[in-house]
Amino acid sequence: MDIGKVAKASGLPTSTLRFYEEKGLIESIGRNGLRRVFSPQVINTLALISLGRNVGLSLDEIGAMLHPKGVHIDRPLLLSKADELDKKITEMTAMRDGLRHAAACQAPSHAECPKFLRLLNIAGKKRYRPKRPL
Amino acid sequence: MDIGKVAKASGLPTSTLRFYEEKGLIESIGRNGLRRVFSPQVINTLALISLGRNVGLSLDEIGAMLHPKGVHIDRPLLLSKADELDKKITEMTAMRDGLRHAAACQAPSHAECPKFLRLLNIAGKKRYRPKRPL
DNA sequence: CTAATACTTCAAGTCGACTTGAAGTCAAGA
DNA sequence: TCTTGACTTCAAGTCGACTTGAAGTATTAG
Repeated sequence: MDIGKVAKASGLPTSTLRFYEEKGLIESIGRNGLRRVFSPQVINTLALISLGRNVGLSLDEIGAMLHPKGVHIDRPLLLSKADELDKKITEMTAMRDGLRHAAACQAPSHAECPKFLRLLNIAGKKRYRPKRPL
Repeated sequence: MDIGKVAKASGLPTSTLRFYEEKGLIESIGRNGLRRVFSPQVINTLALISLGRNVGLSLDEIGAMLHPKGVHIDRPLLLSKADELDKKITEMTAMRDGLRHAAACQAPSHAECPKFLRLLNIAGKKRYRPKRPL
């Protein structure tokens, strides 16, 4: 496939595809004259990259997962990323519930609605105590 | 509280706090000479902002939730953000499971492991059919 | 064969989210 | 009172992730 087909199939602009290739995230399998030739397989990789971006991974992080350094996959890295995602999922769930509450809530400002703050686990974490002059 | 206290309490550098103030995400309640004075309440707002950033919202989006335009909270906006989060949560969950599988999997490349791709819902979405010359 | 169109490279530009640096002010503790 | 360290402003710099533009080339439809 040439780059235009890949662009259509993936929904990404050709500029992005060249950029990803330059970054080493994808590879072309050769050239037809000047033109890059890609394997259809690249579509999967691109879907994977988009998904990764969408869940908040950087291109470098995605790159590290795509082609591990050395012979073996860096399993601890994958597992720690999975754990990070777990944390984010928890936060997102809280945020989602908070937003749904806020949409139904009468408080003037979300940052002042105790239920909202409690949903987000923000309320009363640390109290500020002004230093009283002796 | 002065900006240094807020920085300590929130874990954010003072430069970020000034930046957020300039963007209208937080407010100081006055000045002591030149120095900004913040209400302890700002800590909640900052926690909210950090949470929002962490789940992938832009500062502008967070700002829109923090102080709705007009008199009323933009409930449809909140609900649509909540829906977006739901989608991301689904993707993240898939990605997390995918990563955990990949860490245990023997395939040479994740992008070639059918189970991984299936977990991420990537596999076989569209097949590329090279145009055969007539 | 020819012309259009899709590709090529490379440098520079953009955008969001901050950070850094220079130069100056000021509140507070010794 | 004096000094010092925490603050101030404002402009410019940085970083990741792309996008845009200019200038050129080559595949392919007609």
